[in-house]
Amino acid sequence: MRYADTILELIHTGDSHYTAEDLFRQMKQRYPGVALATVYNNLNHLCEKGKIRKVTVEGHPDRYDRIARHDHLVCRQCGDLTDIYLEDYTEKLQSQISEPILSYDLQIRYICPACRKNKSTKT
Amino acid sequence: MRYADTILELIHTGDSHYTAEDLFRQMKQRYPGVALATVYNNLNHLCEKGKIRKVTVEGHPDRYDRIARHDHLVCRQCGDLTDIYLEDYTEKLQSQISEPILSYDLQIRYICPACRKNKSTKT
DNA sequence: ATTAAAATTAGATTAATTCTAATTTCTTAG
DNA sequence: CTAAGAAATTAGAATTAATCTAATTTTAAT
Repeated sequence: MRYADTILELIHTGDSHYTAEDLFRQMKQRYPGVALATVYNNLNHLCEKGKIRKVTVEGHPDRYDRIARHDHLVCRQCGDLTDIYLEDYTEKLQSQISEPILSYDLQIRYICPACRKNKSTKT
Repeated sequence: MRYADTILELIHTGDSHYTAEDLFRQMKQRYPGVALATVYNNLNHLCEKGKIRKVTVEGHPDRYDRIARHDHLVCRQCGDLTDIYLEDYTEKLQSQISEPILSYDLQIRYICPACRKNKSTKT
């Protein structure tokens, strides 16, 4: 996995929430020969190893995020993702659920400031 | 929207969480001429009107669900969805967020009983 | 230096969904 | 009732994201 570290670094240092395509574009600047499939391979690998996580939002390609616990504000208009740091509800949830919880994914829907201004629909 | 009511009914009376394909199959039994595109059209229409909601889980086709507030247990192995009725956190979340919240989507990852038994991966 | 294993590449393939254009059905005014 | 326009449906093409495949390259180990 020649590129895994660079990809990991991009996800951690960037303003995050990149798609595979985004990362591919960034990778090509440093490694012009790199293939999209390789980016996907590396991303899947990193996910499996628990080094990053995939964020799936309805109607949008998957984005990749650092693992540190946090939640997301998702714009209903444009799909934009913003990090939000809420308390960890794991315990509270676990106490209400008999099966053991692995983790949870909390997406809070809102209209982002940009879309609120535009009042039009970007995409 | 000749079929909207039937589709709505299927989503409400079934054991829920059907994909567009699932619903298409069910619809064809009653209306053999119906087209998949029509099912999608109706589903999108119903979503826009807020009569149903779409549930997106990583690596799986979208499923359609009734609107009544509830959360989901999602099996990490097989992607199976189970309803879970937790308290409504909207207020609690809103108090921590300056922007107005529209709604939220809480997916709790776990291993479903079936997968726990099998210890193998279905898909 | 040889071999095997792992990673990468390019391109084909798949799967889900949307789009398009033609057709059908529905609605309403006359 | 019937013509005209609007809305919904159909069939199939198109799109998009992601995976898969097979060949090639790189890496690591002996």
